[in-house]
Amino acid sequence: MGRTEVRRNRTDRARARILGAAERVFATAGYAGARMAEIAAASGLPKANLHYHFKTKECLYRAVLDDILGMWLAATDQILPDSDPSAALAGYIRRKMVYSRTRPDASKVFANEILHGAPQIGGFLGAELRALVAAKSAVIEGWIARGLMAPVEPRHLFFVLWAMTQTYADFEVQIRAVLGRRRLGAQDFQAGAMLIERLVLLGCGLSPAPEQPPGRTPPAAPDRPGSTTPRRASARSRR
Amino acid sequence: MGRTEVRRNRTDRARARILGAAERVFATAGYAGARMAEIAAASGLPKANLHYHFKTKECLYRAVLDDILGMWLAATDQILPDSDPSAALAGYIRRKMVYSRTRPDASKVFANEILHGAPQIGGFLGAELRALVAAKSAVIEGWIARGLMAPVEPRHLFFVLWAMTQTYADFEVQIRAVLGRRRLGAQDFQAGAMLIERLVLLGCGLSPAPEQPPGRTPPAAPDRPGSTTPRRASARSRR
DNA sequence: GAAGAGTCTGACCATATGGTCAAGTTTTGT
DNA sequence: ACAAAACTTGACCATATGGTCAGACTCTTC
Repeated sequence: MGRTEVRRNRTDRARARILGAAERVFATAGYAGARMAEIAAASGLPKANLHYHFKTKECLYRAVLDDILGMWLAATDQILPDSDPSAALAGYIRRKMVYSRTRPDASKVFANEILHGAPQIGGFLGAELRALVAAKSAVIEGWIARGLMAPVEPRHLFFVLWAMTQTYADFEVQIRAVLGRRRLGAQDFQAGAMLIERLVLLGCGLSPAPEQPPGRTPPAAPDRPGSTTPRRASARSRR
Repeated sequence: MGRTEVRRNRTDRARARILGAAERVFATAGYAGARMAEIAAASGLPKANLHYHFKTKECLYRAVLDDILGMWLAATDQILPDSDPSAALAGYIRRKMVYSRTRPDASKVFANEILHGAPQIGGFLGAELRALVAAKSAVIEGWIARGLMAPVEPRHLFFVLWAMTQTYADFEVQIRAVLGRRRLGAQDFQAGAMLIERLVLLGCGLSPAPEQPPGRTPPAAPDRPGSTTPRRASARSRR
């Protein structure tokens, strides 16, 4: 081991620290709104240090994005020709919901990037993502051809799946406001996931999903409306 | 007529020009990324003029947002206790899709605002929107109680409806990239709308939608573009 | 233990950007 | 017709922000 190992660890630790802070700041402020000074503060390092590890703000931003894209692609793993459509789709939905719950900042950074025309990852969208969707769409068309599910346009199915699951991360503030929650809880994601599963499976002519991890949740108990404190709702302005 | 009329027209024309340009710029750059100089250029007016009509960048931004919120609220008009659930939901979806196609910039500005924590319209979300959703949710719960549709959590139904329809405006770049289109066409929105209708109606235990305007269109081609002019909701702010 | 590469940091710039202002031009009121 | 109000505009600031740099500190190697 020795030198390289240790040195890489030191550098890597710093870089990870920075990337984490950057993801948080980019998520809440967007690329243009994020300040290097704020990222520096959030990571507990002096600003000049950021510029040592990442030449420019744009480089740092790209690094954050690259960290995110992998997960994006991985989520479709279970969509394979021999999978059971019902289980595969339900699994995909659950995975996406877990992702929205555990990595909301990543989702937001991604959303922000696309919302503003994907200036950085336009290439990724047109190449890797497009290819992935083409492949997975072929799988779904195979299922349809074999009569395993109703005919739906697979690509649009992905669009609305992404939209529904990611909205729980990206538009979290709106959902919180409407539900009157201080924070979204497991129950909220649970309720969302159940509805999405229902819409997708029934919409695809499938039966309501074979529970795959040994029966964890009772099929009822969505969530009670405005049970929690009536939220104060004045517009804070900051910007 | 005379004085007031003419004066208001001059000012209003300038303000409308500015608001239009601002919506475009805010949509593609976000609040922080938008430059007053760019908005000025896009509206064909000198920068100082913007500051005459809207004191600050934030005021201008709020004015753009206010212009948008009205439409948001109006879209649920047809969801009434005595409506046919199937027609009402299908109509809502179509209206939202038309909105995504005809006013994508408005949708993007709204999305951006929420994505970044709704610093300006947090109040709107917690008050007007929350109340509206509560009311419309009650309507849906009424339908459910009367056995007109399957039991689904109405609030989450709205969340995913918004997500699915607005994704065609907000994430347009991604959809274009995956579909390999230079621009999204009527066909694409058509395909999306059909899928969303299918998922929602079947998911709610409803039959695939009674066409509502008297047999105007063969079962394909439901959408008509800007049916009524999307009215400018007033509420100019200046401050 | 000294050389040297790698890592860290405070102090310092250049510039871009939101905002101002005073002097013009048009429109309105009488 | 003429003054006052409403509107327009080029030139001008103050400041915030991304980025730089020279020197300090730390670790590895011989």
